[in-house]
Amino acid sequence: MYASHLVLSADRATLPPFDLPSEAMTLDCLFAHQPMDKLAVGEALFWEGDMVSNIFQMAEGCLRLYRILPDGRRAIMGFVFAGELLGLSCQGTYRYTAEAITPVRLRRLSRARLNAMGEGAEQLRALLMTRIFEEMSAAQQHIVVLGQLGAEERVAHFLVSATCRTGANLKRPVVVELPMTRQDIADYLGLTVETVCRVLSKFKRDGLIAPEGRHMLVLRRMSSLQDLAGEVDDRALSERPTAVQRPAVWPN
Amino acid sequence: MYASHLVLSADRATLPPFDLPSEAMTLDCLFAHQPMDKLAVGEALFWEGDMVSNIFQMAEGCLRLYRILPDGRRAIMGFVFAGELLGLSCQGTYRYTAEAITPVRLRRLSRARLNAMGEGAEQLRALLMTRIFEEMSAAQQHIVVLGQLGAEERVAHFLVSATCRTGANLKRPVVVELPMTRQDIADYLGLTVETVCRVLSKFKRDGLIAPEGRHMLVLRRMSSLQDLAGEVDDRALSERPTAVQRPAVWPN
DNA sequence: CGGAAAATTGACTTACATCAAACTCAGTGG
DNA sequence: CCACTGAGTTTGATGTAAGTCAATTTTCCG
Repeated sequence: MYASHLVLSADRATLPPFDLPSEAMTLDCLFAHQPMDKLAVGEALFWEGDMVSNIFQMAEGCLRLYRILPDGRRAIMGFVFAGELLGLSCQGTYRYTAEAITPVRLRRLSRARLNAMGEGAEQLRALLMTRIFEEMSAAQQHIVVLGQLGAEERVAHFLVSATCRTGANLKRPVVVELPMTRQDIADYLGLTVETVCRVLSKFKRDGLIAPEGRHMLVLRRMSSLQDLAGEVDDRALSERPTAVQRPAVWPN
Repeated sequence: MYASHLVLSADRATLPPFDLPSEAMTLDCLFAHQPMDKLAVGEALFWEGDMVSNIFQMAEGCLRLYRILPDGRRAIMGFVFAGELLGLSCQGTYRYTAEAITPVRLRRLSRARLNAMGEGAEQLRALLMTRIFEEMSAAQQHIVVLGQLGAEERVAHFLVSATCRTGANLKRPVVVELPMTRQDIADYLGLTVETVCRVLSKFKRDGLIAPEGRHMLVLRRMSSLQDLAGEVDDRALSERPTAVQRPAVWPN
């Protein structure tokens, strides 16, 4: 069960050899005995304005995080994939609604409980802080994408970063699953559906990607996409080695 | 010296009566005996990629935080004004360069020292976490602004939020100081200088603002600007009550 | 005062949005 | 099994907000 884990740890020569295993254990143990909740497609985990009282670990599925503006526009602030945490970097009330894109299974841990555990556990605290800083870093990256990049660059960036996060990036050819709709992608990238489609069509014509049904596509020329995207936050590549976490979450 | 402090504390009936005074003390005491550094205009406090080893409290002046993209575009991720903290939500290396827009005076506290102090001090820790969550919240707000708002809405949002942060918002008419250049504003809002100028000119024509030299302007119709801006994050209005902090930082 | 950087304004271009019309496809029910 | 349905997607024609290029004007500062 931990074979791939050990192999990966050995690969990552840059990390202190003892940290990764113990930290991964810590975080998983935290959630291991928590109740497993399920969400149907379209169901909300919480709404913008709800009091923050839990943090969540996604076991399976995909969530969208969004805010509706007074005039009805929808801003998607992010997506949450299997293996990731949610609700860490909020205090008071949630600043977005979290809604299931696919059927979701996740574990819930009350903040009160987390704080109680954190009191003495410096190591756990450090681990959670790291996650918070990663979220911050991702938000800042998103700011650069929205503020500075053109439509093609944005879509390319989205594809590359989604690929990295879902951890399917070791296979050739690289396949990425995009459970969200084109509208979701558009609202995430500050574009319209039509523009997202046109860009994807162009990428297809240019041989950068090959669609495999609506929600799956093959990245034929990852490097070209990366060039377009500009430097995807390197942290995204090193963070959350899913091969380490996933087996612990789904030991099936 | 603490007269305004006490008055304001009494005003804020929503907060637990004992927290604010003691927390304000805590944060100020933290920096009170730290060395005071100075930066000349254009001088960098740190560069993107530098190791994170300090956090800073701005005593006076204004910083811009930016990243340069491979092709030379500059993305300004934010500004730091007097009374605010910097470097809290980073780990490892800074993800942006911090550069003085005006002459700056600030206090520096090493992370090592901070961590040492934080070990037992739950209250201090909570205070810092709140600042981190506020930064996160501001980043998310910025994401919405860049992804969803048009040029006029962006500029309006910028003016309102700058006004709230610099705390000049109690006076009528409302005066706001904008020490940064138009180019800075443009790079922050994902627009061009020309567009920023045009929007400001339009606001002037429409009587929403009245320029008072390059770096100062009067907001004649705050409410119209707020309508344009959409809901400015309410947190921004309640955060960092400068009247509370400033007297402690500059007791002159 | 003189010179340079910043700001403003105008003319023109363009990337993306909007509007509109097919097309695809997963689900449903006969 | 297949036709029907409706949401999601794709493509095309056209509009427009913002970018680009270029020429002044203003402001700052030695």
